[in-house]
Amino acid sequence: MGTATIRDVARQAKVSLKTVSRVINRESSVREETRERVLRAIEQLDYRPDLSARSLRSAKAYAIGLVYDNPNPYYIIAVQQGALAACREMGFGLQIHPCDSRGPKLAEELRDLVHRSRLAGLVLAPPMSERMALLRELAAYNIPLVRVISAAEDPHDGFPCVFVDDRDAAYAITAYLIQLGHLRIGFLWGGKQHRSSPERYKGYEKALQDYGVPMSDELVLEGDYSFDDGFRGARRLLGLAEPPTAIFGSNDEIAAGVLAAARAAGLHVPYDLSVAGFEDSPFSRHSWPSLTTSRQRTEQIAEHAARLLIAQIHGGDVENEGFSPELVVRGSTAPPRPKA
Amino acid sequence: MGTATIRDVARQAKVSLKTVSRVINRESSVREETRERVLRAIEQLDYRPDLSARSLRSAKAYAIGLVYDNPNPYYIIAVQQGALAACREMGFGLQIHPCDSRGPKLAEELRDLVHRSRLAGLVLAPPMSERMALLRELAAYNIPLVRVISAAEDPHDGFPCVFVDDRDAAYAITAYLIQLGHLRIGFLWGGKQHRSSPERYKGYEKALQDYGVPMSDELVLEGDYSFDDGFRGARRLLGLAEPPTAIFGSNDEIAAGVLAAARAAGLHVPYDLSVAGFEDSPFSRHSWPSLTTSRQRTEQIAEHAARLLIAQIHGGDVENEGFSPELVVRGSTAPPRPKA
DNA sequence: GTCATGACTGACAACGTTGTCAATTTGCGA
DNA sequence: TCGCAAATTGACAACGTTGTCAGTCATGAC
Repeated sequence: MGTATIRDVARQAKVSLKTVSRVINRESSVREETRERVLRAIEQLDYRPDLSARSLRSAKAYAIGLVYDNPNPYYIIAVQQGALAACREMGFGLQIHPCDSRGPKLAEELRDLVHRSRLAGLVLAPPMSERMALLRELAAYNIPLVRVISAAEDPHDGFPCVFVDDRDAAYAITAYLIQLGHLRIGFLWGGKQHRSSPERYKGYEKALQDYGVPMSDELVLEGDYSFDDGFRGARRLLGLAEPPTAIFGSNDEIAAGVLAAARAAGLHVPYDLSVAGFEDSPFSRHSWPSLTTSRQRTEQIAEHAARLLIAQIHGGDVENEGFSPELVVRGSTAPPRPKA
Repeated sequence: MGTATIRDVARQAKVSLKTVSRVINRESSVREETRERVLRAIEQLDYRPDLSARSLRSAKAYAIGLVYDNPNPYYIIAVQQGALAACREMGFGLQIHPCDSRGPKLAEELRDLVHRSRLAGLVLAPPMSERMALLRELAAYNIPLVRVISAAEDPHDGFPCVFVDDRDAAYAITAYLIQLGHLRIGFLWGGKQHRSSPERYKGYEKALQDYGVPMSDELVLEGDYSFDDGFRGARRLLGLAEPPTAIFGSNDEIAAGVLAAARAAGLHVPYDLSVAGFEDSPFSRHSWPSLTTSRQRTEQIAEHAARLLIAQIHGGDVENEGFSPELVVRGSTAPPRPKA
């Protein structure tokens, strides 16, 4: 039993190897009757083409790589699911490759990966997707790639991408807080090495300007997309002489840290303090109160990126595409308590 | 440029293809001097063996599959990281395969996966790892596998495994709650289709018996390892005429739901209600208060499973091995408030 | 009836590697 | 120095697939 090969199919269908190959690859110029006979034989023998042999022989490869360095499991799982969906549909395999974005020889590492595993190309998640030097090196190695990046618009920098308008989304969240009546809104930065981080800050800044809300340096703190940074940052903000009435964390984990700090300080969210996150991870639904946040559609974005990559490999014309996050209002935000 | 092949190396080192192959595969009987010459050539040309060609030619494969159906991102990411660590060390690739554990043709699906991608074997996470029918089918297909399962001891059922003593760990948590002074301890089940679930219940039950704490059916509710089940279950338990003073959720997500329900009911954790989880996911550290739980060492378990699988493929003798979780005490548990 | 045309099919080589087996070299005792 | 086993090396086929190119077969125009 074991595993039928194309040879067995050919024998069973009484045709040549090549004809079977043609049927499998949907090439034209196979008579309908022959095609059916071959398909029947494939069915009977439960034949599946061997991906190794296939990619060895044809220049083409039948798997792509997914490269990331991101400590957020919710984000990664969503990206994997999306990429896998696209791969399954197109008959591709997916090779995951978590890595260190600061590794000195990342380009070589990725080239070896592509070469050894015969990958057709790479999907790069942030922050790898934002390091131009890396992108140029990979391009020099002729490795097809598609990036997921944070940008308000198509960057037109020659590298295909799926871009997410973090700035606009952060603007929406900030504007929403302002409309609730908040005038002192704290902002906790995400990681410096992620482009999404300054983008989100810019959205925050612009909303304050547009609505004429005074900016204040003491309300803005750096961090690194982590729970602990959210906790520490919130503690500092809440210790100010004039503390904020709302805090906008650059992602849900930071916001979770803010929630914890607020509780530790005996504050009641949302009445004493409004908290907003960013990402719509399951965490934002499961925290108490649940988090007002920005829905990213990570899974669709990743699926689209993988699809784009495969299309590019097939030689199709590739159009960059943008996704707009969407404001999700939950229980962690409310109008500020009127001053006693 | 592109990619050097073994042929280029052979030419450069002035030896035959086969000799290069021998050096790469660390076979004996290559003269030291020759070996060095070949290694130098490999270095100069930056040669990497092509995994497709390699696994096509040799019966052996150079990648393993990781099969799971688990909605918990923290768990999955930890499993992936562990398996990847083992794979990288042994020069293997890792193919991830999320799937539907209730799919009717799972065995065929996995066989196709193994065949098409030329996998050397599979690591099965729960609940797939616990379905004997599936295991037997895969064995009939001659697919090497290693399971991660919940069991107090080596099951000796013929399938290699890494087993985790959930029962003992649940016993430890329950005993700890009893020692704090709790006499009415609620228990929220995990998913029926996971073996870990009854195991955890048995640990809970045994501790109550050993300490002579009366059992009460109304304190035990079914669920499915989800936040929502924790929330609903806790609401029901707290609505009892004589509510529990502590609730043990079968995993951290359930416990998070309990925390939310307690807060919604105006209860102060841990003083009005103690809550314990299971798993030590990052969530248990980030919730407020942080969760008393049981540390699973998921990453090491997965790494060990992958290592076991690779050893098995290499024909080594394989010993099943057990891991004992460890009690982690955090802020969500305290002695019950004395009755007024 | 012949011939050109186009649709369809098949023989064979090749992808980059390892297994088999035979050839060559080396080392060592006599 | 010779002979023989052991160590080392190489030639060649094979893994399962697809690309190239040549061959066969109907079809329709003359």
